[in-house]
Amino acid sequence: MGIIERREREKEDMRNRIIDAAMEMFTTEGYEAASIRKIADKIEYSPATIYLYYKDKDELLYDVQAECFDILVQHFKKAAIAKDPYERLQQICTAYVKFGWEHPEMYDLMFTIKAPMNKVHENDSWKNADDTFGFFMRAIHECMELGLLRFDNIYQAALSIWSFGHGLVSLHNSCRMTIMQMSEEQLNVAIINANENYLKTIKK
Amino acid sequence: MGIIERREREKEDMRNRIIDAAMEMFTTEGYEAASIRKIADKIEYSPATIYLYYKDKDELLYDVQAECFDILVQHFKKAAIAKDPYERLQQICTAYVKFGWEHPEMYDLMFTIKAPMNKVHENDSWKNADDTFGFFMRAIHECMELGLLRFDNIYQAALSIWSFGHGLVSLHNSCRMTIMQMSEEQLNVAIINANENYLKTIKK
Amino acid sequence: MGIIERREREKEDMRNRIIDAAMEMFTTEGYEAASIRKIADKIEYSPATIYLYYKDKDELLYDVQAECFDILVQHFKKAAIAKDPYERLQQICTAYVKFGWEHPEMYDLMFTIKAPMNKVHENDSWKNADDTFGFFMRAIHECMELGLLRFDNIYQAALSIWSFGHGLVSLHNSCRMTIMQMSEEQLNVAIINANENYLKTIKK
Amino acid sequence: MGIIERREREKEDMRNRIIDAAMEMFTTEGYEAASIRKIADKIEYSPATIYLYYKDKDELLYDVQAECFDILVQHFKKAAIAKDPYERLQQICTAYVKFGWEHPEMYDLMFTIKAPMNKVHENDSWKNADDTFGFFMRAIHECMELGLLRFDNIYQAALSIWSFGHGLVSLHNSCRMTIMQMSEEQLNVAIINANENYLKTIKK
DNA sequence: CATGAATGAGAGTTCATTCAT
DNA sequence: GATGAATGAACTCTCATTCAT
Repeated sequence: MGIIERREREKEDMRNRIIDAAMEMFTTEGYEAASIRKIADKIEYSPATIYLYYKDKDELLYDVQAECFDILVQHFKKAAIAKDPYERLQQICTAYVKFGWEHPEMYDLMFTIKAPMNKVHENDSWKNADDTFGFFMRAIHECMELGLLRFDNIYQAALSIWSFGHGLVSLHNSCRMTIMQMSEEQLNVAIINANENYLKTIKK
Repeated sequence: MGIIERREREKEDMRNRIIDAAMEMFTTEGYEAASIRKIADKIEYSPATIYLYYKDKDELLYDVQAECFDILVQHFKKAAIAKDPYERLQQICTAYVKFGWEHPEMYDLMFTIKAPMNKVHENDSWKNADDTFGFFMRAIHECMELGLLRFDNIYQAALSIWSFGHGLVSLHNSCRMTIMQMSEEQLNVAIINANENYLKTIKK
Repeated sequence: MGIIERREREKEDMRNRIIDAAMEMFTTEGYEAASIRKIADKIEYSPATIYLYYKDKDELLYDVQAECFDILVQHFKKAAIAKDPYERLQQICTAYVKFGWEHPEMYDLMFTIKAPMNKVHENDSWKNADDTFGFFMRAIHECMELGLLRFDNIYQAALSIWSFGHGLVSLHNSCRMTIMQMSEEQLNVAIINANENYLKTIKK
Repeated sequence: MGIIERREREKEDMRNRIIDAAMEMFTTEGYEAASIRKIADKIEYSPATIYLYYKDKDELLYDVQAECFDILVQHFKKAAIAKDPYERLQQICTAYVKFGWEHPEMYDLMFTIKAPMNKVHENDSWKNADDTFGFFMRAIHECMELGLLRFDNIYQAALSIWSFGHGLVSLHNSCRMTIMQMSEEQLNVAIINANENYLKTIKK
C-alpha cells in the first residue's frame, strides 16, 4: 500500500514539474514558444517522457489551465474580503479584470485558446473551472438572495457579469481596443470605469 | 485608359480570389489550416504568386479580416432599420451577437486572433474596423444625444456595450460556457436574454 | 545614324543605372542582398527589364565588377605619384590592400566570388581587369627594367606581389586571421608591416 | 558502461555519416548544392534528423570544416619530414599550396566562405584551425629560433607566409589568374616557382 | 521598350508524436 | 520509468527566370 501511494506521489510530482515548466514557458515566452520539446528541455527530460504522463499536448494544456485557475481563485479569495455580498462581488470582478490584464498569457489559456478544451468535449465537464466558477457563483447567489441584483436568476446574472468582464479583458488583450484611439493609460481608466459602472448598473 | 483599368480590375479580381480562398479555408477548416500553400493550392496558383499580391501572411490575413468587416457592417445595415435610435442600437447589438455566433471563424479573425493585428501595430490605425465601428458609434451617438443611455460619454458607452456583446460571443464560441451546464438551446436563449436585458439595463 | 547613336547611348545609360543600383546594393547591404528583384526595385523598373540588358545575373555581376575595377584603378592612379618606380610600386600595393580592406564587398566581387567569372570562361579573357592589371604590370615592368626587383621575369613578379597582397586582404576580410588572436588594431598594424616588409624583401 | 560507450560511438558514427555526406556534397557539387535536405537525402535520413545532431547549418559546416583541417594537418605531417627546420617549412608550404590546388572546395570552406565562421564569432576562438595552425607555427618557431628567417617575430612571419600561400591558391582557384594568359600547365609551374622563390627570399 | 504575372524549385527550420530499447 | 532516435508533414518565404502582351 505504501509503495503504491509513493508511486502515486512520485507520479504527481513529475506531473507538477511538467506543468510548472509549461507554465513558465507560457508566461515568460508566450503561448507560441510552448512546444513539448522546449518544455521537456526545461525540466531536463526527454519529450517522450512527457507522453508517459500526458497522452497529448491538449491534455497537458488542460492541466496547465487547472493551475491557472488555482491562481485565479486565490486572487479571488484574497480580494473578496468585504462583508457585504455586493461589495464582495465588486471585489471579485475587479480582481478578475486585473488578473486578465496582468497575466494575458494565462488568461488566454483559460478563456480563449481552444486546444485545452478538447479534453472537456470528451468528458462533457470542465473540472478546471469548477472551483473558480463556484466561488463566483456563490458570491452572486448571496447577492441574489438579498435581492441586490437586477437579474431573474443566478445563471443569467453569472452569464452577464462574466461576459462583461471577459469582454473588457479580451478586447483589451487582443489589441482590439486600438480602434478607440486611446492611450494605454486612458484605456486603463476607461476599463476600470466601465467595470465599476456596470456593477452599479446591475444593482437594484 | 481601358487597358490600365482592365489591369487594375484583373489585379483586384486576383486579390479577391486569394481572399476568398483564404476565407473559405478559415471558415471550413479553421484558422490553423490557412497556410499560404493551401490557399495557393485552392486557387491553383503557386505559393509564390500569393507573394505578388501580399508581402506576407499577416497582410493577407488583414485583408481577409477587411472582408469580414464588410460582411458584418452589411449585417448591421440590414438589421438597423428602426427609426428609434435606441431600437436601432438594439438591432445592431443583436446582429453582432448573431453574426459572431453564426460565423465563429470569421469572428475569431476579426476579434480574437493576434496575427492580423500586426499590421495595425505598424500603422497605428485599424482601418478594417473603421466603417463598422463608425456605424456602431453613430448609433450610440444618436442615442446619447437624445439622452437615452446611462453613460457619461459615448466612448464609455461603446466600450461597455461592445465588451458585453463580445464577452457573450467569445465565451460561447470558445466553449467556455460549458461550465454553465446548459444545452446549446438553453444557452442560445440565455445569451439572447442577457443581451436584451443588458440593453434595457443601460437605458435611462 | 544619329538615331542609332542615341539609341546606343540610351541603352548605355540604362545599363549604367542598373549597374549603379546593383553596386549600391552590394556595398550597402552585402552580396547576399543583391537579388535581381531588389536591384530592379531600386531603379523602379521591373525585374524583366533587367533581362533586356543582361542575359543573366552573372553577366550583370560581370559589369558591376567592371565598375569596381574602374574605381580600383583610379585609386591606383591617385596613389602612384612617386617618380621612383619602386616607390610607385609600393604605393600601388599599399593602395590595393587599403582598397580591399575598406571595400570588402567590392573586393569579394572582384577577386573572390565565382559567379562573375562565368562570363570570362566563355570568352577566355577577363576584360574587366585589363586596365587595372596593365597599370600594375607597367609599374612592375619599370622596376624590372631598372633591375630593382629580385625576380626573373615580370609575370613571376606580378604573380607573387599580387598573391601576397591578395592573401593579406582575403584572409583578413574572411575573418580567418582570428586565429592570430590579435585585436583589429594590432592586425591593422601587422598587415601594413607585412606588406611593407614584403616589398623590402623583394627589392634587390 | 558498455551501453553508454556504444551509444556514444553510435552517435559519433552518425555525426560522421552526416559530415561525410556534407563533405561529398561539397567536393562533388560545390558549396551551393550543400543544403540540409540534400545531405539528409544522401544518407537516407529525414532533414529533421540532422537537427538532432546539429543545431543549424552553420554548426554542421563548422564540423565539416574541422574534418577538412584534419585532412590538411595530415598532409602537413606527411610532407614535413626533413630534419632541417627551414626545409620542413618549405615542405609545409608546398603541401599547403598543393592541398589548396587539389581540393578547391574544401579549401574554400576552410579559408574563403564566411558561413562556417559564424560559430567562431560566437566563441571568439577558431578551434578547428588550432592544430593545423599550431603545426605551422611550430615550424616557423623552430626556424626563428635558429635565426633562419628574415622576420622580427613569429606572428609577422606566420602572417606573411600564410598570406602568400593563400594568395596563390585563392587567386588560382577563383580563376583570377586568367588575367595572366597562361595555360594551366604554365600556371602550375609559375605558382610552384613563386612559392619556392618566396621562401628563398625570406631566408636569412 | 518595358512589364505584369507567374512559377518551379528550393531554402532552413520546427513541430507533435512514435517506438524500440 | 525513461529515453534516444527518428520522422513525416508542415511552415513561411525568396530566388532567378520566362513569356505573353
